[in-house]
Amino acid sequence: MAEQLTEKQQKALAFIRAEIRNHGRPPTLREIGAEIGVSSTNGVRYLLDTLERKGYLSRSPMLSRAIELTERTAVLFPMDDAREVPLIGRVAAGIPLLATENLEGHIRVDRSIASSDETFALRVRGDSMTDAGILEGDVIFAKPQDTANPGDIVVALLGEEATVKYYRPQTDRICLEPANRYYSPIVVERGTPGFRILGRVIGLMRKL
Amino acid sequence: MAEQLTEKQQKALAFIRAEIRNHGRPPTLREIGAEIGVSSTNGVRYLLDTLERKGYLSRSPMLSRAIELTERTAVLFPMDDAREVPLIGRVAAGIPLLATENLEGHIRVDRSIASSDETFALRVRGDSMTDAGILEGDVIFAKPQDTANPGDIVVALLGEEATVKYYRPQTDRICLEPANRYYSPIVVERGTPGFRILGRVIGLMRKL
DNA sequence: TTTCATGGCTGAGCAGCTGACGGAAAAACA
DNA sequence: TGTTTTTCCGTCAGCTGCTCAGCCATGAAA
Repeated sequence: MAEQLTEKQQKALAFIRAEIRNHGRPPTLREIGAEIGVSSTNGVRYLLDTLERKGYLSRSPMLSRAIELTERTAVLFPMDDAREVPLIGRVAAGIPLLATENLEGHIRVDRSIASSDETFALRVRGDSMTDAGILEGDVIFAKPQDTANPGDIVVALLGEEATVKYYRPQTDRICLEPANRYYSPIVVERGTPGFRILGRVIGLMRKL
Repeated sequence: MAEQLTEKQQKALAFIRAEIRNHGRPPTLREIGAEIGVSSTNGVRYLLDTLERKGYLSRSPMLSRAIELTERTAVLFPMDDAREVPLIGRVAAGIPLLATENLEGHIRVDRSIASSDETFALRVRGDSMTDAGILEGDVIFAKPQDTANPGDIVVALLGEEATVKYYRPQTDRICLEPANRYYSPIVVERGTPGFRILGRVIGLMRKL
């Protein structure tokens, strides 16, 4: 599609990128306005809305300097494309997934693998997914979401254990199916306390 | 000189750095506090003052998220712990493996995976190694070497085709064994022209 | 022992920064 | 001419850094 960018839009993108590079932080609306010659924050806001709609950046509402450039901008202005992903160790019940207590470390991977902002990593225990090419000791990357499509491989929390399985929802219960003929599916009633989908598996890394 | 940093100070620095890398913007005082367990913004402020005095970062007053990390921090947390690995496309005979003609692109991975300097990456074609958890489309990482230990998974060049198999050397010939009962081993006489071990597989990455 | 200073922190409140938005006007376009 | 796009101005609410007044533990000084 490659939508056209106006001169102001290009200037704004270039400025945002330069600020991130030079100061490690995106500019505010007023800083952008001063740079590109727009005196109203609403003018800048409108401009950024347009850029967001065209897919050149994404923003988080009600946060200062919450502008993130997207892949598309990276093509225009190439940047470092590695991402740092938290590696979850053991999952402790009642503690948020990404709390320090659960963190084993960080791992850097290409953005093409860890596409989402909040991607997390988990070391696989057990051999219940070997037929899907997921072996014990592998590190899987998951995108946080509390639901999934049938057939997705998901990370699910069962009590204090996180488990990786195929997601097979049924009308009143959920079937977590292993990829190993020696294991049986885990069937959980919907609404079972302590059961939760943590995320969908989007990638994998193995060290031999 | 390397002044001592308390645990909280290290956590704060690591968090700030991770936020800058992953979101392109430094965190606010309250975000830092929530992460490292300091409930008062003044506590965080005090902590940052100390870090600034020790030279690990610099700040601009009265601006949001105005934290910049200094060289010294870069030493503590090396920014370049990711490695850029060449992704080989098709292997053309007679051309060095890493020549531009063979290159499909670059991919960034953690040093823990791509341990060697010369690590290269290859996209897997075919399903001959599925029982070893290596599926079609996976990217494997290999360390260049022209020999290997029995049982290693290797990348071997057979004419113009690169193939991934178990390495089973025998007295006067070499057996390349697939991990899939529907395939037969490839047996090659030692010294066959056009046959060469390109490297040993040391890691793998999959995008789902 | 007591006293004092210091470092590290809490909690509350304030002021300035920052983004969101409505209304109007200018500019561009059909 | 009417319509859409873009900008300005002003205002507001929420985010964010800063200040002030303490608390507590540690350690040195009296």
